[in-house]
Amino acid sequence: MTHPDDLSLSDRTSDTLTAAHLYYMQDLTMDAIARELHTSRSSVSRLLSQARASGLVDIQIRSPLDATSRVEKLILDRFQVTAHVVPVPDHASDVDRLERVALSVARILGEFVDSNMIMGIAWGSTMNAVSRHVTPKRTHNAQIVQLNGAGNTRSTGLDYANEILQRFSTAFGARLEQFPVPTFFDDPATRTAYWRERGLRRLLEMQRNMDVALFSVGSPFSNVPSHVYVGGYLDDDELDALSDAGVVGDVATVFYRADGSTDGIPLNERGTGPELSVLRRTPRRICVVSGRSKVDSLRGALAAGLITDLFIDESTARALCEGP
Amino acid sequence: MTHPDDLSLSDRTSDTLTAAHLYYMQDLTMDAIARELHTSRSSVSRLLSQARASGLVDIQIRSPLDATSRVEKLILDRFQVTAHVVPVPDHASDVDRLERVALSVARILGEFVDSNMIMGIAWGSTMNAVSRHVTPKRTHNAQIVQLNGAGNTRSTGLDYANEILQRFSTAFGARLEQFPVPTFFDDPATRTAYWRERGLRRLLEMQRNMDVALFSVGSPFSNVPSHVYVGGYLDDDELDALSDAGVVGDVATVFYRADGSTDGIPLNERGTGPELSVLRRTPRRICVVSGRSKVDSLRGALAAGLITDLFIDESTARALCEGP
DNA sequence: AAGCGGTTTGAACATATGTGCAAGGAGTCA
DNA sequence: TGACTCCTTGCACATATGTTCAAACCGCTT
Repeated sequence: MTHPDDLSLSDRTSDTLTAAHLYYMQDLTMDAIARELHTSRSSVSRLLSQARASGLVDIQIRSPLDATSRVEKLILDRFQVTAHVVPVPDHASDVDRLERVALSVARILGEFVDSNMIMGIAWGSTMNAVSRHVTPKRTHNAQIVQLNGAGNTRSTGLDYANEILQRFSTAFGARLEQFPVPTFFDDPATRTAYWRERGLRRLLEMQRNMDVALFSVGSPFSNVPSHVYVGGYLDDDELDALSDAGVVGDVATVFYRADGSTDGIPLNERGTGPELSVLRRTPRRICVVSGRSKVDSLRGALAAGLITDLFIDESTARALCEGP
Repeated sequence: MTHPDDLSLSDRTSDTLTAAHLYYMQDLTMDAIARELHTSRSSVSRLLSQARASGLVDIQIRSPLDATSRVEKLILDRFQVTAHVVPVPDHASDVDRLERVALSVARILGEFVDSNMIMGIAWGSTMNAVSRHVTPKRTHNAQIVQLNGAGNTRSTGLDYANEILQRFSTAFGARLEQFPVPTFFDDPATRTAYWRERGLRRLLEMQRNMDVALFSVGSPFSNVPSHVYVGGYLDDDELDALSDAGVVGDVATVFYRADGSTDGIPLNERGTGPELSVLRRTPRRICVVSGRSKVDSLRGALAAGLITDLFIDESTARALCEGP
């Protein structure tokens, strides 16, 4: 009595789709769906998981505009930045905090991504966490470009950064433009020379044309320093130099002071991150921050005008507002 | 140790929002959410239900374009209409069928509605079912206009139609323009006269400027006749006249033949539904159909070019395609 | 303050959903 | 063909979620 397949297609994807319809649009129980699909309840449960994980089912939360939290309004007023405050209980550990903010961002990121876009992405603990959860969204002709080099003296960084970017790339079906250089050159001249290479010029050109940039802020002199400060990318002398120059943080390994200035910070001459002016011309600049220890660095980034959209955990957001 | 409310707003709506975030964006269990919100698990369950019912949480299913079902493609090819086939098992009753299609439409309707729109809506069993499930979406300055009068000789129809339209109106926060006339006038001249009234002209003008029309098709001579054919709106003579004229169905009580023509059908001179030309100039014309008995009527509506988007249950869709 | 509808709450129960695991099936290779 | 791996399936159990119901609460009135 079942129907020929010429009219009802019956492969895996289509079952997933049907299950999603029945579950989310018609409120059937998994049990009922199992019967309609001639399979077991467990399988339906798995189909639905897959439907969610693969972005086939898209769950959004639309806060009525009049219900944006007070903190979000405050941040908009003071910094002209759209804040997305992620609720995290105050007693949560920094690891929890990061994980939960990352998960939220991963779920919503699709909103910012579309076909034909160029997306610049940095790397680090935060981007890593986001990448591990990002929900796929099918796009055409999208392009991801790595914002800064990832090699270090122990040369383990390449894989790390690459895995991260790769995850985004497959999630969005975007081409990936890697940046196969060390994070910092030893000699500024090498960088100058290298930047003249055709391949590199193409990449830098791409960065100048980004539609979206995704990054976190690094915070060097806190009790929880960021990946780049402990991963063997910088030696003690270099750290001292940063400290002397009054650096409070970095975005994609470009360092800045509390007031957002970058002039006369020697390490920037050798770094591979995008000039802040390049970042600033990007229409959408999404920054993900979690943990109070990043507040000072975040302030610097805000002062530098690097951010248009800020994802931040609740208590860090509060700390940001309560500050001087 | 809790925080003052000056930064974390704490009323009901905000709890709902937070719960939704924690559940849908951060994958916490309701139990964990209950702890963060200092309430019981049951309450969280209720908060989340409300979040879904109130459209705060928006669940969409995005079929990859290459996975549209064969039937949907077929319908697009043959009728130039975007079909949304609702999976319903073949053995389902007509009531089930209707209910499930209606639920699906109700969930997705928000997609078609936006601020500043004028929405024309018909009434009948199908619209009733949809209205009872429609998920709210906040809009500004939207306007709903009733497509056809609802009074009948027993004069019970007014309330019926009104309830339906009212539900849509509150769900979208739209102003409601009712159509306080009988479904059919006894004398065409009365209609002509009435249509010249200022209030009516405003309403008819609104219909001419609709952005979206939402309706089903009526099917008079099937074993499951539509509301208007059994609700006391038409007497036997009138039904005979329709039959004689070769009528196969109606949209908003405007009758048509199998080829989509309407000329020389006397009842149309006295009816209050919009001329089909008015319907046809509406950019988006959403038709909801369930049950095989509506196939012939649906064919007529398609022939008349009344539909741009068709929501239809699976086996009716198949019947539509298999036809002559 | 006591009394009264109407609403909200959480504990207890009833269902529904997620997952480890062993069995079965499909593909590959010798 | 048989031995092997890898993947999928459904059962049984562990969790998570939905719902009922009596108690607590709230806003009014007397």
